Amino acid sequence: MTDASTPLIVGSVTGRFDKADHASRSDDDLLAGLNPPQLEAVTYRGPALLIVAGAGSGKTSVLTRRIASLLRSREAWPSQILAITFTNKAAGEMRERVRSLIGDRAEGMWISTFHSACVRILRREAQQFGFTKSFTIYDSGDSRALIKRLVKEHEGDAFGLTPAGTQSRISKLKNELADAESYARQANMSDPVERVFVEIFGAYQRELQKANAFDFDDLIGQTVYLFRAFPHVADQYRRRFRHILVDEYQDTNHAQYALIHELTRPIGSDAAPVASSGGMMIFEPEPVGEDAASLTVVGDSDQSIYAFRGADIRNITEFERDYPGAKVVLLEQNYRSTQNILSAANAVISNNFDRKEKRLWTDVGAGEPIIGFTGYSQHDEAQFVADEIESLHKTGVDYSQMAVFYRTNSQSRALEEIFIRSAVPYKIMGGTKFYERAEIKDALAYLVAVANPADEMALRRILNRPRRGIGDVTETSIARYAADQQITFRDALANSSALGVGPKLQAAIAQLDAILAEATAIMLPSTGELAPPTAVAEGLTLLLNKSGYFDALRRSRDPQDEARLENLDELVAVTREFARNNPEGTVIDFLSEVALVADADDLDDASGSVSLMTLHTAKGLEFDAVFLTGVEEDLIPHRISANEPGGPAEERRLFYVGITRARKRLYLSLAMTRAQFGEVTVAMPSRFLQEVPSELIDWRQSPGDVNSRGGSRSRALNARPSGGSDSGSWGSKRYGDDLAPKSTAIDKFPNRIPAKVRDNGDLVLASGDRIRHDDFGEGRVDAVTGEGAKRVAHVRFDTVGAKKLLIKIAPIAKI
DNA sequence: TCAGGCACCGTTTTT
DNA sequence: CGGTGCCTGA
Repeated sequence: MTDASTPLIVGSVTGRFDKADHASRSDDDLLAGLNPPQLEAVTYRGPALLIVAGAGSGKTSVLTRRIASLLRSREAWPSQILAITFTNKAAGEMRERVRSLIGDRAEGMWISTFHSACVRILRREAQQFGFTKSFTIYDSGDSRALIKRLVKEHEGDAFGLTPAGTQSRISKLKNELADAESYARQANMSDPVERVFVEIFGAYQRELQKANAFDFDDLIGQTVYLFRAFPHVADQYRRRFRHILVDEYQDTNHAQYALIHELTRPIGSDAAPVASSGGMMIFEPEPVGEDAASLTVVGDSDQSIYAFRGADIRNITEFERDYPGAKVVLLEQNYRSTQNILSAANAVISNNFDRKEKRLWTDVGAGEPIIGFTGYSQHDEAQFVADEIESLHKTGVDYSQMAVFYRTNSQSRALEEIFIRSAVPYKIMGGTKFYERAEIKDALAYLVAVANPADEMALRRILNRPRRGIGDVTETSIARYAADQQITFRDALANSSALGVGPKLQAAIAQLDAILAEATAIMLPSTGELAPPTAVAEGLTLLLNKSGYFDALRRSRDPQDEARLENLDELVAVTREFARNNPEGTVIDFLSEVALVADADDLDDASGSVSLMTLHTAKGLEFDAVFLTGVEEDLIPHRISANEPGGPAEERRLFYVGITRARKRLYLSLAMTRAQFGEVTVAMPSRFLQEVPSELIDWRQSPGDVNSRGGSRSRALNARPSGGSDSGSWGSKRYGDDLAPKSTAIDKFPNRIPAKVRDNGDLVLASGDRIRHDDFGEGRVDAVTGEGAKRVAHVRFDTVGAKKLLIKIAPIAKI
């Protein structure tokens, strides 16, 4: 569909781009099948381009074709392209798709996450500012452990500072590019809590530096610092990357924004007035000079779901201000979902005010209705999901084309139990992570101890793993000796006889020192020779064998230790795999890779099974059938979000992301009761349910059925109030910042869900009992199932037939 | 030093 | 409920 009237080339800025015209001719296959806005997004050439890409609008396709077209027309060498994605998986996919478009010419591009790209830059430049190229990366677990120690040392708990709270505050500040000093300058330092916090923040940063380590936030922040402090270094990268493309731009935080900003400055523009006021870096919007790299960003502010982690939606909403003259292309046609699904999505998201109007549409037709289901308990809900999956499977839908989403990881358990029982093959994405398991962290700590001897945390971790009899006391004497002698903790181990500990301990320490040295010889041979590709695998095996780690697990009679051994075997397998893929990869490269992978990366293994994941993990994926479970108040929107500014709106976007993952079928389900930490609580339908136009939902069992108020009109659950204005009122009715009192939303259910739930206490029913129901009249109990608050009576009513009732809350009485 | 028992606690999302 | 941290006794 080549539209001759659509200008292929818009506003080329320099002579360099003139080849694009020639390019467009040879690019027919790249442009085939694109709609006009997509075409423009691929072919526009200019300093800055914002592609507002609604869900399912083909943005990955557009992005990859844009890259391919730049390369094929020789407007850019692969090495001049920097494409940033949010996850490793997305990066891999993009690389693959570009390769399939233009083949090996794709070699040499940087397609990676922010974090990986920064690691690559920092490895090269670290020695410029007090780190070495063998720095290690602290994941959030590592940094939490360090912060925990520091909070304790500074007695932060006496000031109400918790490790978790301190960690998240530090992280937020780093995302704003603040450091301890700049924060201290604008904080209220007469507040003792603030003083202690600043102390801990500062100490944390010194410890990281001492350990030659960066945490996740530092990877970005320190790269920005590097570029600002060393303009000539920044210029090298500005000269190199001529085309910068950023995916999921709505999820960038301030530090990431600043990084992109630094890279897209004109070369040699080191004047860079960096005003720091209260930790916030202020930029004057400056015209992008001719020499600046061209920037393409893709995003959808309706899918911004990481504000809690510092993502700043303004980065995308104010793109045109930041990059004056930027071209904006809007992709609204959806190629993924049916119209029913899109209508639901549009209706829900239109309740967020202060957003740019955008309406997804498709030409594939209405499709199936959305199916709703309300279970008595989360098990009941899970059973429905399992049954439905089975019947879809029978009609030919592959398991791998179905997914179940939930808001919190803990919800996966109930689903899992039922799936196992129902023999539904499933795979949980995310969840407990391989690289966060204790034995894996131990093994990696051994590698870190070799790769980065400055990293004291890693050494302390393995000091007594397996048990060597080295406890707190001994650990402290090693640390003290190191401090006295002004040597590192690692070097102190080599002097075990001087530590003033008993002979047994001396031997244990000397033994540890020896195997670390031996592993170092294998993995990091000194005299310039290259370590063989297998070095990491060999070194790791040696460490685990000679340290006695394997033996300890084998000897153990804890049944879990068998699984731990298997996990370690798998880790060794990972090192082999790494060696195959990176023949020249060092142990340091291996550790970087491992630190930066998320578990979403095993997505490929999901073939043949249903995918279970959180709504956050679901972003960017799509499935034929999607089950969105736990659509309840306090879950989505999550109760914690209620007090956060913009929280409810973000929850709505999360719900929207979930809906828009579905291609053909969407199920919305909830439970009337939900057990959390051992207690059964009564759940209420989410306000978002009511935002979905009622005619789109086909309720198999509505909330009304289950709590038996107005159950006879179940389909009418979210029918509009009679007499009220019709469809027009949906999009325009807005509650302040979504903070409308919960009851308002609930009251709008015509057959209202009681805000105060009736409680029948310990009403005991047995089969054969006669009962009277407020709405259904009299009936006879056939059976009672379930336990405690979840007991369900199966009742045959004289007039309305069989119903299942939750005994605890149904409006019933024994006759 | 360390295993085991017990109390308590917090409960979201993750590169 | 499950994990963590603290305390005890050996």
